[in-house]
Amino acid sequence: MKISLPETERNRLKLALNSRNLRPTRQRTCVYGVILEKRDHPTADDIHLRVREKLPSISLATIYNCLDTLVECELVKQVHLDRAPTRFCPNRTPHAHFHCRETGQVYDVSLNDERLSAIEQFLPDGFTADAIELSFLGRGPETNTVL
Amino acid sequence: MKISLPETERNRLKLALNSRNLRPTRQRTCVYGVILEKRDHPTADDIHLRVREKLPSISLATIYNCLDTLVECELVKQVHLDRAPTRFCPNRTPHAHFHCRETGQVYDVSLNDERLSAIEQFLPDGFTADAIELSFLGRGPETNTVL
DNA sequence: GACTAGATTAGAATAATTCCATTTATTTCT
DNA sequence: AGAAATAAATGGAATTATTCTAATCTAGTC
Repeated sequence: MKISLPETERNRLKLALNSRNLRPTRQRTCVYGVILEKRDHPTADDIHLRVREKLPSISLATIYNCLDTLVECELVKQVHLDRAPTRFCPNRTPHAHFHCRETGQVYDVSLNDERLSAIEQFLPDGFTADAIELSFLGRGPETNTVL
Repeated sequence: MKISLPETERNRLKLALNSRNLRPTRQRTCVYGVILEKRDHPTADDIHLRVREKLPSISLATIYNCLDTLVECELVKQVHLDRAPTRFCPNRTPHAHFHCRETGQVYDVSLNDERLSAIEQFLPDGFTADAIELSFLGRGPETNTVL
């Protein structure tokens, strides 16, 4: 069975896992592949459906396990919006999320170093952050209809 | 039965509700009071427990209803951290949240206008945000033990 | 090729949130 | 004030997300 995952990505995965003494199993590889394929913000359930086309017997518990591993390896990010199921995102570069009220679409908003360090400076002395989650709720460009 | 809620706050609630044609019911008042009393970041369940001391028969569904109303009225904010139950926060001033990995504590990080508009400028043209959620994950000042 | 720690599995369990049909409370109208 | 109309609360069931568990499997090692 083919689990399409380009060499570069496969290597990135392998390295990240190895450095943590974790194994590049079929399931992990496949979950990672599926997330990279379609660059949206799927839920664990969405991912389960997609992965099952390739590994029909994979369980949702494994999807959660794999995702947790990928998050630990910093290959995937979690996105928490509203009271909705967690979404996952393969964009490893620092970025924020924009959630459109109208369409439900989630967009990435890129954050360069300058922006990141600006945000970090909001923290009072004594606090050190190793993760920043920034999200916007509003209306995206698609909703700008002429009134 | 006494539902302690200072005049100012009671008025704020009344005004906010009236302007939306909603009613200041006992339940809404009490939920709001309880959230203001202890300025932490309780879950719906926490709030349910606290409110029940005053209105013993109130149901969790009503707690959710009241909270949704308060959020709509912008008297309360929702906080979404990890894959954890939504927390609610009575701090109406713009602020971010810091979540300590060690203690689980949630701290408010204040955001003045300058900071807010700096963040808003991250958005590309065509996007307009009416809500911003920013949260940090890391270690708070309490965890700075001598090594 | 056997060993061993680490992963996966299915399904059950738990927990958060929503839904629904009924009852209760509040406002409005007379 | 009382009746009708509307809004909100209620309890419990339903749904959904996530975690747990115990048994089975597998990758990497010797």
